[in-house]
Amino acid sequence: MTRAVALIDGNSFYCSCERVFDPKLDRVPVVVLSNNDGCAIARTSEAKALGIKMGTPYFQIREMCRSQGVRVFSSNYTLYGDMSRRTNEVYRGFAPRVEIYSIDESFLDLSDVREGERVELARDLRATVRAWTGIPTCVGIGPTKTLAKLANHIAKSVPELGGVCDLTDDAASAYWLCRVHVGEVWGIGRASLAKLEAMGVDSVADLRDLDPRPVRKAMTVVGERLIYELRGLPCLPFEALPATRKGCAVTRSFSSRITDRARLEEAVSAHCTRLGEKLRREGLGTDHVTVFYHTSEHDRGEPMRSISTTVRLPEASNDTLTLIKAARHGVARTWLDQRDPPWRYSKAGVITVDLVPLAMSQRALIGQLDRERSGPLMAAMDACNARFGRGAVVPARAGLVAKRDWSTKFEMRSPRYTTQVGELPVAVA
DNA sequence: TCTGGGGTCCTAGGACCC
DNA sequence: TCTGGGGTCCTAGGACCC
Repeated sequence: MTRAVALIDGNSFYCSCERVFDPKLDRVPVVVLSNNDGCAIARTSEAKALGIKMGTPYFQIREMCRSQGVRVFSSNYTLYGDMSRRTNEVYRGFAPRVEIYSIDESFLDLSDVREGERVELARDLRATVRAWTGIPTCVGIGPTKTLAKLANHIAKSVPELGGVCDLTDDAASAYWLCRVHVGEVWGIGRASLAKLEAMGVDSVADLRDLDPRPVRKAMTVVGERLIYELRGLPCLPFEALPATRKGCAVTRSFSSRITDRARLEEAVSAHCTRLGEKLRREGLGTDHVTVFYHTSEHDRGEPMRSISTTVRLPEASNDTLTLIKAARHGVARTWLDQRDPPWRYSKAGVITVDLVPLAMSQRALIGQLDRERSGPLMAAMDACNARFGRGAVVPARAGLVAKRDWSTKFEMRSPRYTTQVGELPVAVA
């Protein structure tokens, strides 16, 4: 039995999530914005047709959106995350192993499905996901992940295929790889594309047929693997079990510039609060916190100032109060008294790497008392926030996040239809 | 004039992804 | 006025060790 893997993803996923709960959005251009309503990160086909590109700053297209009737939304990650969970539940009914690759993409192991039945299964899967969650999808099938990704791209861009493309079929593979540009291959970015074009590569087939050795020289082992994957030799394993994360970061741009230390400390403390939540949810801890803050590269005429400092903790922890204390120390020891005109900081964040399962890192005795207090306190805080919504209980130093003038903008966010009782959609019968 | 060799660990930076 | 956030992997080069 040959290996076969499918990649299924939601079409314009964030936009589709908005459409599920508002039928008036059907056939209308829809755009979803990044944090702070900064730039466009999801567009329906109607919005793409208007020339709205991925990553376009919103202020550049605001007028056009208004005049063209584009419906614009702030990101609603609570909603999108829940819809993602629902689609994956459907996938699990169709394949013995599912690898969740991103919020809107999953690999399915179809190795046990007979060759002639894969496309039919994929069509059934699409129809079921659509019926049960409302999300439209496309499916690409291939002998390797790279070919499945490519098949998915083809399924999306060639409407006649009905949303499914199967590259485990040799004839289909031979046909399509000559007709797709190499820049569409998963893992080929700007830098690699320039190198490949210099080598005379144009189509995916050109890359597939290249001698792997010089490619390894130019593009490291990553480029070499790509060639084998395109030839149908799997180099990227199927990973049904989610790997434990290696790092964790919480970073945000401010909705307006910050010039005073108290505000910065407040923001950094709020980020630490979130960081602690993420670490505790996964039972991980860290023995250091890196704090950074910087001015904006878009503020022309102002000199750029960028600060980053790492504060060690006496032992690994995921206690919010410990993280806040460390991060504030990081600010304190790097803060420069304001000059005239003042530095206008645009973004700050807290970062940790080398996360450890907390049970493993507990060195006996030292800090034991603090830990005994911190565990129940953090657990109580997490429980309150789970019940009453994030931010219901926060350390005083993190400030009342939602009320701060620097906090993230979400001026056009839709209701969290599926996760907040108070925001359920209302049906009038 | 000649100036070991190999291994590990760490970090910074590049590249890419969604 | 207004330009996202959060990850992963790989390599080169330095420090250090025997």
